[in-house]
Amino acid sequence: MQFTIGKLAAAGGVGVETIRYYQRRGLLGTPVRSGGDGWRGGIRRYDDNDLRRLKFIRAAQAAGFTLDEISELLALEESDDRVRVRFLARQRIAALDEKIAQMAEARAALARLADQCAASDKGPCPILAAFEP
Amino acid sequence: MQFTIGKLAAAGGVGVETIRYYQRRGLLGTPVRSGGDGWRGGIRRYDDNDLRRLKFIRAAQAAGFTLDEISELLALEESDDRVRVRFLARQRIAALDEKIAQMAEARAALARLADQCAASDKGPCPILAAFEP
DNA sequence: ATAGCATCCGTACCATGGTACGGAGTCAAG
DNA sequence: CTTGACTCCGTACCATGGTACGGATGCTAT
Repeated sequence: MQFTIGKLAAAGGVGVETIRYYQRRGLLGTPVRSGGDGWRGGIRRYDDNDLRRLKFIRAAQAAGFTLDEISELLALEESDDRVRVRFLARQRIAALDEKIAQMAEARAALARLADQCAASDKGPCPILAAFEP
Repeated sequence: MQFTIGKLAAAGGVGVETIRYYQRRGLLGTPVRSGGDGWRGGIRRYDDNDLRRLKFIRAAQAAGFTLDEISELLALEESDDRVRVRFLARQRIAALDEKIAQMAEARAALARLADQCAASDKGPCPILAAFEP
């Protein structure tokens, strides 16, 4: 499958400018161009591999990696540095576990709040108290 | 208990500038001042209530609320709009549930990656593949 | 072949959540 | 009463992750 920048953006659920931005950041390599007869580079042509890469970027982002870290991961893809890869992965898993626990706690606090707040129908809710240990 | 801005910051685990910033943002009200004999406001004096508030801000932030939303929550603390509070709480619980699920998924993907990466010892790890559905 | 949408580029701007600066005033301990 | 740490203020800057602009050109469907 072939994509122009617009199609790729749509397929990846991002904006066109985001693709250009990722290219500037080195997350997506400079793609094959077509058309620009000597003009200014010509039109970017992408394929499924680029889409794969783009989707990976979004997924990794959702996992809490920064764009810099994702850059590194992508670079590592072509290297043999398994140790580094494992280190990054485990580091992120730990961070993720912590964050998840934190969010679960927050969720409980919010549930408490909604609960106590539902009890009666007049007066303020104990918002600050809901988040207290 | 009484605090200067520095003590409050330390007690809340933030920087001094952060406190000033929160005040500018309206998250912390303008505190009682002492000392500045007509000068420029004088030195901020905080108490346990302010600390409570500060800790709430950090907790709410960990729950994924933006500072603007936290502003609203704090305003609501003094109001009677239980409906609005419940709405915000439930909305945030839903968002939190989704985010937690997402992170759990990401965690699984990373665990897979670390795993496969540990299995053999030659060649690159399937980094891109790790996040594939 | 021509309308009309997509793409090109650099540069500027945006929102969020802070962090730094630096000179002047304040406070507590010795 | 001096010294050194702390605080005051406005304003500027930072990092992250994009988003917007706008004039020129490319591509495509009628």
